[in-house]
Amino acid sequence: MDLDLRKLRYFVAVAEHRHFGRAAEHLFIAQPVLSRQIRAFERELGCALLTRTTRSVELTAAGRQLHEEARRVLTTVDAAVRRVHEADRGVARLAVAFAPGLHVSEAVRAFADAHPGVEIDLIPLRWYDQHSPLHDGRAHVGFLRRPFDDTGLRTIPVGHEPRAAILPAAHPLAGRPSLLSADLEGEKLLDAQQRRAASIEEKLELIAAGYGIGVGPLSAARAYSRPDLALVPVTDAEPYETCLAAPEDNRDERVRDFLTIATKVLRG
Amino acid sequence: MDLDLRKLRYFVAVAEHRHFGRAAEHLFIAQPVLSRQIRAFERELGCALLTRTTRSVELTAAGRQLHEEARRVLTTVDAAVRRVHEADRGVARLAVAFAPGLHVSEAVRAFADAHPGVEIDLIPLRWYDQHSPLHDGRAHVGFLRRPFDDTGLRTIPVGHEPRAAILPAAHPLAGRPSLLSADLEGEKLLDAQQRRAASIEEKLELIAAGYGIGVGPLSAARAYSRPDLALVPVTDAEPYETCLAAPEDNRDERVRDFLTIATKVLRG
DNA sequence: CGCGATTGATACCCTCGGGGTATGGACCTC
DNA sequence: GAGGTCCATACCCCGAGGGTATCAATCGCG
Repeated sequence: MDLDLRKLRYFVAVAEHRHFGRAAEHLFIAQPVLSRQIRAFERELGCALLTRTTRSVELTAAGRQLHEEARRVLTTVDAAVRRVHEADRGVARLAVAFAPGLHVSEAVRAFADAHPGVEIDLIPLRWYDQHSPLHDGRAHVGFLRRPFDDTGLRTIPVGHEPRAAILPAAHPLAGRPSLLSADLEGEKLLDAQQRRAASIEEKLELIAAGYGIGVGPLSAARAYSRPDLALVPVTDAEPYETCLAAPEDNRDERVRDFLTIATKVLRG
Repeated sequence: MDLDLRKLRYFVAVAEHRHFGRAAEHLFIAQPVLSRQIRAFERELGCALLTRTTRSVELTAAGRQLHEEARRVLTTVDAAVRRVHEADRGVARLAVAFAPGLHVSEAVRAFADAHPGVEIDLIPLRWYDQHSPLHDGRAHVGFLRRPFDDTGLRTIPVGHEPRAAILPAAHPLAGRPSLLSADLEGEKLLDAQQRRAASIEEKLELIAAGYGIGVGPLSAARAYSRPDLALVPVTDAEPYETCLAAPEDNRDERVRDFLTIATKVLRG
């Protein structure tokens, strides 16, 4: 059931040489061993990867896919090992996630100045996936916009952001500098939460095509803006609250320091 | 040298149970085997992962890092295997990369309508990393903005995009609806290519802080826009050329069809 | 303080899988 | 059809992974 990385490297060699003999030579093993390992690999995966004749070796569809995946897998693994060694040598690391449209660079820079030894990973979040990277450990700390699932998270509110209507450029209200909620009465609102599978791009397409209008945080909407859409702030709508978040059981010094520094920077 | 995924899963079990006996039970192996495997793993990696006493098991810094990396590695591997199986069952896949600010959703939707069985992966590109995903196979096709390294790529020009000056909001030219190159005489230009390591966010910080101005494609600059920056089109500057690109040796039907459909959509 | 319980480490054995060499069998070239 | 090329098969060996039995260290408790 477990993918074997050695066999994966073997497969990559064969896929790239399209020749068992030369691939084996390149891997410093004997050719029959390679043949056997590749067969075993195909058996483990449950599908054929290569079509072999005595005169040629070609990739099947699954083989081509695996060849592409291999690159991703092997670079991921190598990066993982490298980061573990760094951690062992004392290099600290902090993964900061941020929602689209929110800017963390100033806070990150302030933190980096105070902690020159800490490597920062910036993780841009998607519209509908604000909480999972914090919950599953991909990020140590996040800069998010409510609402999101904050169970198990410690959150620190740092600001507010106005709502904006997202309209087709040809919409009668598109030219207005600002709107009131009442102006949007009777408009068809495409609910952001309606279909989580749908991408934000798709929703914007629908708006541009005239199927309805959207409402969202101004900065985030601007990050995805396009010439055929207009953004108009809705002045009397409840603003979005932005906040810093981290797992609440986290007593990591880096995280604590980042939260205090970022809170100062983002509120100031 | 090769990370062993079996040992990695073993390690994850111990890291999460903080207990060899229960972890072993959970893995359906005997406890002494687990102890030995973890020791071997530490020896292979060349660093300690756990601090054990007879009464407790704790993670070292390297161990905590590996625990985080493990999630990434294992999900990457599982996704890879799943996609290979899909490919084997005949599910085709097309990875479409696009530069920041360029919109592919319309073309992707047109292609998806014509090829309902093809799964589309959208790969957003970074400012300074436009070519590598096409060259290393992470993407089958790309929607890019010149200049980029097109060696080995077949490219199809599909449009042009005006240059825009990126100015601090307080800059005297910030209020103008458009500019001529001559207006920017004497301004300090922060060259986009100067430091590839520097993130675009950092460059925008520098501009906002008044260290100089930038010039970039209008749509891309807008995608990163912020309240303290102004974007003003430079009307007489050479526009950026946008084009579709794919490895030139690629005779894949999906890629060919995507290129023809996308060319039609993007030019129309 | 001494005894049992708990828990990770060690010792020792067995099996299986990855590595090797020798060789077969298919297919192309001439 | 003879020879060369190339992948597959047959067979052997050794080391790594798995198991059981047991030790050693620590904690709890009377």
